[in-house]
Amino acid sequence: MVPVRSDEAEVAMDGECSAPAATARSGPSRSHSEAERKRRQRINAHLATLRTLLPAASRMDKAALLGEVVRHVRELRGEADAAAAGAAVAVPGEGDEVGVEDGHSWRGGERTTTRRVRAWVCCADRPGLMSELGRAVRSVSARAVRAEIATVGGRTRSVLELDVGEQQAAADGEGASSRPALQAALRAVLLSREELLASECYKRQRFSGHLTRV
Amino acid sequence: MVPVRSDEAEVAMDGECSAPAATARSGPSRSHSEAERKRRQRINAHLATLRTLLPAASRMDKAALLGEVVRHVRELRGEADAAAAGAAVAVPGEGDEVGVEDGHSWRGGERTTTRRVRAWVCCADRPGLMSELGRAVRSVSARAVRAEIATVGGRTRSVLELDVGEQQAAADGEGASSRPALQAALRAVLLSREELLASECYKRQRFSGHLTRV
DNA sequence: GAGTACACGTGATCC
DNA sequence: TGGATCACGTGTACT
Repeated sequence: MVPVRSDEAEVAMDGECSAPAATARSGPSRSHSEAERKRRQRINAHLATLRTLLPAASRMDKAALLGEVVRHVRELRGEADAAAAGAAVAVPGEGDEVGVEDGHSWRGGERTTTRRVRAWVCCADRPGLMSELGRAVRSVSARAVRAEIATVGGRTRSVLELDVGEQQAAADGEGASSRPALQAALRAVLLSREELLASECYKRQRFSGHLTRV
Repeated sequence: MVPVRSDEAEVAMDGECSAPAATARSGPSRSHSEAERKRRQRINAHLATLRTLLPAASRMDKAALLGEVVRHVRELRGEADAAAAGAAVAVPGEGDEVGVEDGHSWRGGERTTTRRVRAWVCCADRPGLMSELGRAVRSVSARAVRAEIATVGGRTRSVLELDVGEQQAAADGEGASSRPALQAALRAVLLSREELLASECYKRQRFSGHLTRV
């Protein structure tokens, strides 16, 4: 199956020695083999480059590699877009809440293994909240790819972009996933001392400006 | 064993030359054409998908498309790394500061047009800061691709990932750029009312936890 | 042998 | 006419 990448950059000395079988048949202009070979090796060079760029794409057949590339481009592009969207709604709201949402399964179907999960927590700001969130994330063995935190008027909203493991993403189809566990962990963080320091100092004006187009 | 490529000695047996013995009719198992065709159309499907994904990649030949894909993957991958690094240092510090830093030119050379600029502002939190930052960014006609804001203990740190225009990125080589203008604009935001509301309420404990690994 | 995967040469087609 | 790009079928190698 896997071609183990043995042949590459073989320009080959094209000698005149052997009669090319076609004899006087000069029809297929004898250098379009070469032109085509050159073209192929340009394409394959780029393919090889992509192989080095993608983390786990070595030892994949050509089509799968391209599939992985598509996935990555969508994912990274999605991150950028999601970041913009996330920044737009990152303003902390009045009520406490936690949420977990599967990575957007790309409408064009084709790959639905979404390792990315977006989670958010909105609550009163307090010392130690960061560490608690970090612990919660680690408790479900996820990795924080990005964290966006907005704290204003004593209310804070954290939007976490998480990367659950490969096996976790593959284990469940579409629904389920480790969402409940994650949500529970985050809710625990929120409830741990919800009322404790709703101190007077944190009761401040909140400003109207959205974060859109910052 | 040895892959013995480029042995063009036997291109001979092709076409109608020899009368095909009766059995030869399905020599190359007739479904192999079909299998290969299927493979090709898998690859090309992914290629087409990439074409739709990339902004200006339509009407490009296959090799050039892949080149563009390589470029984009490098670019986006760099963004992701920068995002992680940014999150790690996003904790607001004691002193006010502004900074601007060119997008990292990817070590693997090949493309050095860096439209991406990273800017950060660290100062006391205050209402309206967001809007002022937004105005500053727009004043140098840049676009905020992502914004990460951490506010703790009344101190806030905003890290902005900016996209200066194409022409601006191309206009200057490596240094210069529109950095001074951007830096000046941000500094103006910082100085506008630096002392105004260092109100008693914002003098709170700061917690030690870094954002790393959140 | 069945299956898959690759490089190759070639005919078609469009500047 | 020639250069460039594509899809196709086929030979070959590895599992």
